[in-house]
Amino acid sequence: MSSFADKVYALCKRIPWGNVSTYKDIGKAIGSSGMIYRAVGVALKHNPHAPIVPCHRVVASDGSIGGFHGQTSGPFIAKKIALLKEEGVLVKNGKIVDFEKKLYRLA
DNA sequence: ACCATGACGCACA
DNA sequence: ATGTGCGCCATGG
Repeated sequence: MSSFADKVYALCKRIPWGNVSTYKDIGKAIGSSGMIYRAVGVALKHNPHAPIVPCHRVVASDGSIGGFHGQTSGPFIAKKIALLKEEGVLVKNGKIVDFEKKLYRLA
């Protein structure tokens, strides 16, 4: 995989159980320009390691779920929400409850 | 090598 | 508080 995407996946796996992270923080953790969260989204969208990489723990900076399985909404998103719920991360109206609290800062 | 797209983020109206 | 527009990076055709 491209170095960039590889780092993204590594960081995703590095997110602790019950915690979540944002594309922005991941980008910062990588150490690039800082506005690379765009590429981060693309990388996760490609997500070649679907179940191996806990991409469902990655959410938008405002606490929105963002997307899953290449879709911004749909049954897959519901599945993602359910997964997070099982990890103790409740999602209300598409937004994570106590988002800042459960947010894991890698950078 | 160039153009177009995207699971985002922030500024502005 | 809500809606719309623009900008950034990396990847794919």
